[in-house]
Amino acid sequence: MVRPTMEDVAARAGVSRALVSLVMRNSPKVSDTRRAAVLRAAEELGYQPHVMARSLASRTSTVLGVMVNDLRNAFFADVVEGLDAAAQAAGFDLVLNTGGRSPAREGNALRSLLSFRPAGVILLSPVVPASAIEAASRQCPVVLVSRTSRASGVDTVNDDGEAGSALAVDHLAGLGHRRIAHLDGGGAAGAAQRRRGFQAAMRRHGLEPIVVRSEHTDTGGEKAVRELLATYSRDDLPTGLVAGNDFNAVGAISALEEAGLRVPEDVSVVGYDNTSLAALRHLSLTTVDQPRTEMGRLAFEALIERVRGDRTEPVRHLLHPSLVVRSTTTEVSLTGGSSR
Amino acid sequence: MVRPTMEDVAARAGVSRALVSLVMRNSPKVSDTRRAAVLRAAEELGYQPHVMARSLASRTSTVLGVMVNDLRNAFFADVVEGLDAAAQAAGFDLVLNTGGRSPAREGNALRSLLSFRPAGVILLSPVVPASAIEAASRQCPVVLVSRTSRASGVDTVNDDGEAGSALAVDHLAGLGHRRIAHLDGGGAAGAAQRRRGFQAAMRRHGLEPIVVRSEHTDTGGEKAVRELLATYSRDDLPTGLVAGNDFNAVGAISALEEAGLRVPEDVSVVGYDNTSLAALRHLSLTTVDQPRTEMGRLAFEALIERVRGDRTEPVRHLLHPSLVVRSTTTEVSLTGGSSR
DNA sequence: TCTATTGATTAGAGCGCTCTAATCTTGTAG
DNA sequence: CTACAAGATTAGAGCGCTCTAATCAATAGA
Repeated sequence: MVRPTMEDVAARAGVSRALVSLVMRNSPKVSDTRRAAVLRAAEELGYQPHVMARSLASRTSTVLGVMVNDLRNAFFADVVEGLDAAAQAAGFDLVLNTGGRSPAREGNALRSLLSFRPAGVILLSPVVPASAIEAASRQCPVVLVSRTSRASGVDTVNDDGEAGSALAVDHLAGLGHRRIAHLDGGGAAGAAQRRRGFQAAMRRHGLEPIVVRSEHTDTGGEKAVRELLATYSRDDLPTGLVAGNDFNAVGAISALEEAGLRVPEDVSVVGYDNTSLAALRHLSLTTVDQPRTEMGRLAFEALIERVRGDRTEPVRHLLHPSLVVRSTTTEVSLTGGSSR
Repeated sequence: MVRPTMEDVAARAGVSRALVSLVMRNSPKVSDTRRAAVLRAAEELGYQPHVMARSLASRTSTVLGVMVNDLRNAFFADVVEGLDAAAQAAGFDLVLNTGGRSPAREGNALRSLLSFRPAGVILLSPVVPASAIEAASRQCPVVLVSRTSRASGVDTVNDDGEAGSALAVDHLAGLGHRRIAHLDGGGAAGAAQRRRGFQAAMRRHGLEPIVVRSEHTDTGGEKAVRELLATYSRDDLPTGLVAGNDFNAVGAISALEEAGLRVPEDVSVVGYDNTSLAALRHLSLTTVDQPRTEMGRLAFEALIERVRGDRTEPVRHLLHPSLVVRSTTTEVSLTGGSSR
């Protein structure tokens, strides 16, 4: 378990430790002969530079701290994948943490990341107070994903939830729907934006926005639809539904079918997030897709720009979602009492 | 961005660096007066020990290298969550990597992890050659999740895929099913075990195992069912299906319903993995659940035992799955031509 | 009063590397 | 043949910490 050091390589190659160091950082100012000798010695010993020692000596870090709100959430997993790909390509390593969705635990997790003296820190939808984020940004560049900030040392990468809802509304309105309801995600991350986007888009189309309070779960979707069914007569029932997310949409569809309504013939449903669920042929859910991997990449790039000192102004990425049209939306039917 | 060092704290508290070091590691041999003074100084300066410097000086590491085959896979995300929880509780940090499902990239990722001189390395379903794993195990303890190994320096944590399939078969057989088919996952990780377990369990029940080649996707499930429908007459059609995984099961259900068969009245279907999909009320899929978070915890424990030197013998954890009975399985119907 | 003894504190070397400045080689021009 | 640049190599300090061994202070025992 004891690994060779630079000194060992130097001895075996018959050169100084400093020369080995130069070779390892592939400096151009090393003769080909020596370089080959050092490389051979390193190979034979199975030598690999010690990242931590290197980091300490050079006063630079190749570590990026990443705190994830919840890895189980496919959204974050995708962002981390994007992050990882970009980081690996640039020679950075990720130290990853979970905050357990509690501010206290996130505080510990963040502290833990900072104790690595990372080149920067990326927080995915953190729930820690803004003050903690600002404090962190005084130690190293910070990038927030799925959370906003006004701090000048903090960059942000968000998906445009308002635009996403608008996309859904535009799609349904374009199909002739006039009565469209939104199943609101309540306090879930991003839900407020989606609601605002829905309302604005509806007004833009000259339509009255209907908002039903729900949550980002399938049972929430069921309940919300039952509420709609109880509130509206069959003829007045919304013909289009913009769900808070895909799970919510699935629940809504269940409740609709249970009530004898067909999707999309009677009611069109749009989800949000484009999870693996939505792609299932069984469901084939029309949904809003955010460029998740891209968000990870952008978060990395923003960080690197700060690390390299290329930029000191904060950057606020707002990524445009796109609509994935599948089989749960269709033109409003004339028999369904659409235009009255 | 320049952070205080131990020296700064020592100066401010009017003590030596060594004393600060003792306080930071909360050694008992420090007087209460000094301890308080040091702690106050540290607090005021916002001092936090530098993990890398500490690691270098103490010749110990609190870093665990984790290589994930694919974070998008909820299975691995869950394992990592379990790992993270255990690691955080014990004061370890995770350096996380993705291998991109390619041996070459995994090799790089692994090398990258090892360059941290981690306390140990945990590989989730790696595809690198066994030789690479053994080489790694010569540098630090290695734990494999969802992959086996014969190397003595390597511990493994696996779910018992054979037992899982057996659970599904037992369940269906107990409900009176005699004709049961397995939709095989082909070359997917763990698929071979699930198939073997299915076959063995069927024979144990005195039943003839039917295996249809498929894959772990919903379209795969659809195709497999269509194949079954083409092969068997309505009366001879299997009444029970053990799918390769949940996605596969969903596809199978789609195809069955498309063919006018009801689930579970005409055909019972069991999934595998207990993904969020299966829990959806809309689907309510009976499925096999592995203790994923637990697997992460066990992987951590195995590693720590080696790190502490408590154990040198390899350990092979084989975790027992459990069956989650929901609504896609029921007693075989008499009208369906079950017993002829 | 002097010496153990115990507990608290500190000096200083060293972890494995990088980096600056100094030194050693060449090759070339005068 | 000397001088000097330019390139190649190395010595040595230092990154922020830990750890051993030494020092210091205070108390107790003789």
